[in-house]
Amino acid sequence: MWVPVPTRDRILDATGQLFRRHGYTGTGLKQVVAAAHAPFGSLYHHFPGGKEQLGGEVIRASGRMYLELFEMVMDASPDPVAGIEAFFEGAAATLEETDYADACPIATVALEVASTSEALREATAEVFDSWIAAGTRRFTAAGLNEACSRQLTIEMFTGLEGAFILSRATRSTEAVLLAGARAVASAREAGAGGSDVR
Amino acid sequence: MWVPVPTRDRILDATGQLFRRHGYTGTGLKQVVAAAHAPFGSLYHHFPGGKEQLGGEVIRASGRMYLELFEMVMDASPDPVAGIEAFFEGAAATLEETDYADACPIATVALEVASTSEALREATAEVFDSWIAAGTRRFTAAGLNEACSRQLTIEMFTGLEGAFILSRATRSTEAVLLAGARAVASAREAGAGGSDVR
DNA sequence: GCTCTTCTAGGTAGATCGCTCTAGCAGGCT
DNA sequence: AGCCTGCTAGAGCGATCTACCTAGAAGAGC
Repeated sequence: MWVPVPTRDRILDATGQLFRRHGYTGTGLKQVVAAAHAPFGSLYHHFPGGKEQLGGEVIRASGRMYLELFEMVMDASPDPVAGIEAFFEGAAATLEETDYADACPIATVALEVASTSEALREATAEVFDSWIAAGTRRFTAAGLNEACSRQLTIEMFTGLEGAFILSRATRSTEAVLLAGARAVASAREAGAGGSDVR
Repeated sequence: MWVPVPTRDRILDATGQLFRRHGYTGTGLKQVVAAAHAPFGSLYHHFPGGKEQLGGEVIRASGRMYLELFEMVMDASPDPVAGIEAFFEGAAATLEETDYADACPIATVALEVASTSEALREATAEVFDSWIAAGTRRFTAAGLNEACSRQLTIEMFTGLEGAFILSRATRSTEAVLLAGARAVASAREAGAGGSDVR
């Protein structure tokens, strides 16, 4: 049986998928409506601002979904260090399963629009800020001070994003796993881990 | 007085500049010949393989140039740790000077082509491998063992690449500076630094 | 039943895409 | 000179891009 997903949501989902693989400029609106099984007119009905509005909403929606994934993995782990470990391992597994296609949902777009569209650049900045805020919250809750938590979070996400680039290019999870080990070691050193010394 | 730079080199340079800011799909060939002050016919004379051949050569040329920059900075520093510090500081300075446009010369393209063009993906992989090999060489020369050197190098470049994404999106050098501090600390800890303890 | 709003449906415009084509120019060779 | 090669020069091809347009279907409220 078929559940009727609203056209607007189908467009958002399809665009998100296409953005990961082909980026912003590489994704055509024809391609979007084809993937979403939606008529072309509906696109401009739901997103009168055109491609830029669609892009902005997709960036924020994808960012929110990835944030929820992060929170879920962290919630399911006994302590922040174990959570980070699981998060990186999950990322590596996803990379392999999707033939190195699904990594960060907004990284490609973020680099593309950073110097071409101020509105979209702001959307990506907001997403990254929300991730950093969420990570910082986790570490402060584990007893670290604000500055240290923020620093640790930024190091973690920069490591992850950079590792995604190298891993997708070289088709190897080595970089992601190393970045994960690095983040785990830094977090444990800072005192965010369980009391056991490995 | 005008120095006659060969058309082929002008095209390569102009394409490299455009790739940094607009990415692969975002850069049109008309735009390239306009920026290079070259006629359209010359482009297909020098690059009969079209956009993909041009892209491949630009990726490799840009990667080689960035590698040379890395070697230069490292050569100018008393030890690898100081070199890393200078490299990250230089990257942060360049970001600010270019209004957060010039970061990694191939990162945007690497993410764009990772799942769309096998030939170009291989070119980006070769570039990253060359950087990793160069960094590994530096650390082994400083006395570290092979595995440790490679790990340190990958952590450094993943940190740099990821920090570039966050920094360009948020228009702040915070991520790059943090990633630099992280790389410096890791290298010093591993024993690649000068003998002084900061 | 009737109207009004919301959404679907797709045709069409105008610009731009990557690419191919032919013509012409400059300089070294025999 | 005559020829040949390497390169410049740009018009123009079919395809695709984003964006806009009008027409009709679906459903709520009166």
